[in-house]
Amino acid sequence: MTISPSKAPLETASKERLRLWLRFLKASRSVENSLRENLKAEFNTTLPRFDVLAALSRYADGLKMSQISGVLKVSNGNVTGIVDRLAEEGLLIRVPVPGDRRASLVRLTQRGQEEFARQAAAHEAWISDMLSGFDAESARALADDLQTLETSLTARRARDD
Amino acid sequence: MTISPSKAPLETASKERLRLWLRFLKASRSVENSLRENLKAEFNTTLPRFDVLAALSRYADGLKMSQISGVLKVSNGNVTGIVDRLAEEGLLIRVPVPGDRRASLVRLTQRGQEEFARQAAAHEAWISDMLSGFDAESARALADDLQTLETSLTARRARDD
DNA sequence: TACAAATATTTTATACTTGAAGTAAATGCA
DNA sequence: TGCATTTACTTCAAGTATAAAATATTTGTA
Repeated sequence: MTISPSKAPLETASKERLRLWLRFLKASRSVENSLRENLKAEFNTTLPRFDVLAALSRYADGLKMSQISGVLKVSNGNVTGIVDRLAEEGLLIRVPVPGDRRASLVRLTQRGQEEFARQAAAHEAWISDMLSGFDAESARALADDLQTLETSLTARRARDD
Repeated sequence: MTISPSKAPLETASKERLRLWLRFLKASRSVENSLRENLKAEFNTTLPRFDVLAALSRYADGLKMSQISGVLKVSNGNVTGIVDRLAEEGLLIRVPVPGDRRASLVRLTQRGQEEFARQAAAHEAWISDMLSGFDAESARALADDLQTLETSLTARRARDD
């Protein structure tokens, strides 16, 4: 006889992968829903807005609209509305790009930087709390597994183009 | 000297968990975007519609509206519109619940069952292809890790209620 | 039996999302 | 230079998402 797994027997690879994806989705939704609630309650904002601020916070020189949608992997038209609203509130500004009147750079304002700093600190604490079942080492290990997944996905994309 | 990790040194648990979440989100979005595209191209449908059919397919007796939103972890009002559209297309029906005129059971029609069977088969194949970087065993292992996450989240929820 | 509270769902307002169409500007090349 | 193509962005239509208010019905209990 061969070595058998601890609990249920392994299904086909296809079934195990499907199960993995369903678990994945469930966990992802749980965390996202929780973040959404917290952002609403503590900062009266939303996840998409937070994501845009987060992207901009990594680029002091600003990002063009298409770069924002590229980084966040959301559609172009989507970003317009979110940036519009954040601009109205004074958290960011659109700066004309010299030499290209089609484009503009989106940059955090001082207020935007300060507001995002507060949100980011809270965000990290929430995540750490939610993922408290993982110590530093196992978090790293799982993150590495997910890197494998990313690599697999990227390879597949390249193949299909 | 102590044993050091293969690549970068471990950050604080908080940072490692944040990194894990960001990887998680990225992978999740990649897979979701790919599924969305495929569902549109092959079946002219969307992920939310697929999810509703999938939930119903596991309950031959049907589910109440609130049970669907419970299973899918989406809001109540959301399900109304999706079910409306699927009903118009004849993929499901609302059946009155005898003895409770507020509620209705939503059930797949024959056509709905057949249509979902085709979609589910394709869906499993897409997932299996996307996650081909994992063999049955490592898929199972990662799924088990995610179970840990679920448990951690559930415990946290219980604590905060 | 009355009737307050709870339950099931829909409706509403607002925001997010995509893909496609539209507008304006920049680029490539005959 | 002239003009088709590409690029950057916005607008639009339809669908998805939430939370909160509204509606209808059932349940608990005095």
